[in-house]
Amino acid sequence: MSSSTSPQFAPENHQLEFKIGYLRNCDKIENEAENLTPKPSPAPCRRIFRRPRAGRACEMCHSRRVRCDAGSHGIPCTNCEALFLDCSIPPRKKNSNREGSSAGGRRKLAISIHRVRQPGPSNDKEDGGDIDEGKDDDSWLSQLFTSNHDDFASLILQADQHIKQQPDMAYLQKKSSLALLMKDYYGSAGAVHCPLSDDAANQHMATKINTEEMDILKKRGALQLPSRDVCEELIDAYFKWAAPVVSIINKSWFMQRWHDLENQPPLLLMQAILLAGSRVCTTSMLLDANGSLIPAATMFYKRAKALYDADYEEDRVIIVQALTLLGWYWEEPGVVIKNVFYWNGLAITIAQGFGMHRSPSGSRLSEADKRFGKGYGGPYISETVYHTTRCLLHRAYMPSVKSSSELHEKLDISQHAAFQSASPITTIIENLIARNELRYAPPFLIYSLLLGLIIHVYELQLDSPSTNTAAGKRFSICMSALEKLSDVWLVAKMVRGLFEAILQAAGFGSYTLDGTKRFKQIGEHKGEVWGLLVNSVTPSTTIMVFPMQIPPETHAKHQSASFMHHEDDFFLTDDLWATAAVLNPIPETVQYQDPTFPDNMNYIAPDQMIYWIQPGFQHTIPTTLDVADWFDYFGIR
DNA sequence: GAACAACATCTCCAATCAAT
DNA sequence: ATTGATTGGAGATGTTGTTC
Repeated sequence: MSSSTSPQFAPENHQLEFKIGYLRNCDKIENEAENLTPKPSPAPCRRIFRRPRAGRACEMCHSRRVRCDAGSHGIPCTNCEALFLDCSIPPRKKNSNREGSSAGGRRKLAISIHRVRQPGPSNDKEDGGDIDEGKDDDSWLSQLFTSNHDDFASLILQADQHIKQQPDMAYLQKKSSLALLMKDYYGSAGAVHCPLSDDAANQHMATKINTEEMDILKKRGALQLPSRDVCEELIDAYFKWAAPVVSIINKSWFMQRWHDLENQPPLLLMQAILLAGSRVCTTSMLLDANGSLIPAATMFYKRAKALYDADYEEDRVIIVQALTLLGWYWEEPGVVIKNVFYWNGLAITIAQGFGMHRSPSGSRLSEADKRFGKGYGGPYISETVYHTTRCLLHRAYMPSVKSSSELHEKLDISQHAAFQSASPITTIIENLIARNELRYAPPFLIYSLLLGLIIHVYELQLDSPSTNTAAGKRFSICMSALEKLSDVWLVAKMVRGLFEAILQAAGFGSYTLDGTKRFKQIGEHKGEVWGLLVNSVTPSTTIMVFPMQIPPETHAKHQSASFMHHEDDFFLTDDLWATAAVLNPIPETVQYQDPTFPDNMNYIAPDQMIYWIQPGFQHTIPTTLDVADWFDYFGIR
């Protein structure tokens, strides 16, 4: 209405609200007009259009006195969402003082706070009686501050005794008001975590597991474990190969529980460890008919996931540990979202919610939990992760391969940080191959390989034939690693297939995997690139890599590629790096879906999709491992 | 118990101020 | 001049006590 219609108001259906408000007010005016004689001066017109107010405003909107859409939009409201604020709706106060003046509660609150800040005799008219009358509103604040400090301290200390008896704790932000109070009365230690009362701890009935869910878990085999011999082998393999990379479980604690038959380790953690162990062990007991360990890993993954989904485990530390290990599964075709990044992200979120990312020095967590928190800070801190991250960050600012050679010379691409990091990644891979330890590497390594290969292809495209020998060698090493990993990780096989196709189409079709390089420069690429791909990449193969949207022109290219049976085939995901392989069982299928429920889903037709294009940022890494996108990315056309 | 009045509590409009 | 934050206060809504 006026220019002060502030951006803080943005409910999605405010126009509707506006109309309703307008109609309501019109009715009101009409009724008044019918019942009363016309008044010479109607109400100010601005009030006519006042919208109906929301049921409740959140704390922040209330304090800022701005419109809140928590009721229609949900928590967080639009304002809090925009400002990254904690959004919560305070409980409604009861009418406490019906004898008070019409000045209202706000005035009383001001008085109350004034008294808190300036204790002592007051000349206020409401002196005395008001404080006693205010039973549950502002007076609690006054009482809190005016009561005996020793009593309050003893309350806090009693709470602390409670902590030691039961493990339910809440994480407090270091600078939160409650943490400051805890600090004041307890000292420096203990300001980070505080206990939940029995009541609070027992109120999670919604997540309590019931017999029905237990039956489901039983049917899924989630409560079963292999023989102790097999378990022992997998546990040994886990602590030998996986634990050094993801040091999140105290081995002595775990082994003590493992040998204590009366008090076995938590089941969720057991299944997760068996999953991780099955990826890095070589036992013949879990091999399937084809000599693969993947089915066994799938079984442990599904069991652990079922336990997690059913809220079987209540200990958050155990949950975080198990979720981190669930990332050791990265296989199942069709499962696009729940990959290593999903599970690790979930674990990090829960860990942060519990304050594990903070210094544990001020915590009253047990020493073991503190150690865990400390360990969790650096599960993937290794050289590979550093270079992978560096590679990823700097690659985004590299010009397109198709850019002019002048631009490349000007920017001195060869000295680019992404190039400098791709080399060490490959060296690490080479060492792992030499030590025959590649198969024990975490799945993250596949992502490292992907990034390394991207840069190596870049090098091959840019460098002169004399210098691309080294790049070719590095490429061969990465491809060799992918080939070795293909036996363990299906996704490695998919990535390898993709880069083989890219290499062929780019004109670097002949190479060996022994690192001795025999690249044959075919020269300028000519002919139909797509034709090269028919035999090398399954047309119905798509692998998710990034959440970026596909520009329309890329999509158009999809449609022009006549051989592509899956020309409409693309996916969007909210996941950061969704990467699981998607194998379309039938080439004509529009999109992957569970064949058990073929008619269960409706997908938006590609031509109805809305694209969000970021101008000037056309050379983003492709969303999928779809060869067409990647050819475009590398400028192979 | 229903209807009503009184008033406590609340939302949020819009004027004002401060920063850019 | 524009934009965003702050805040006085109008008016809507909820709660409680009273009357019938």
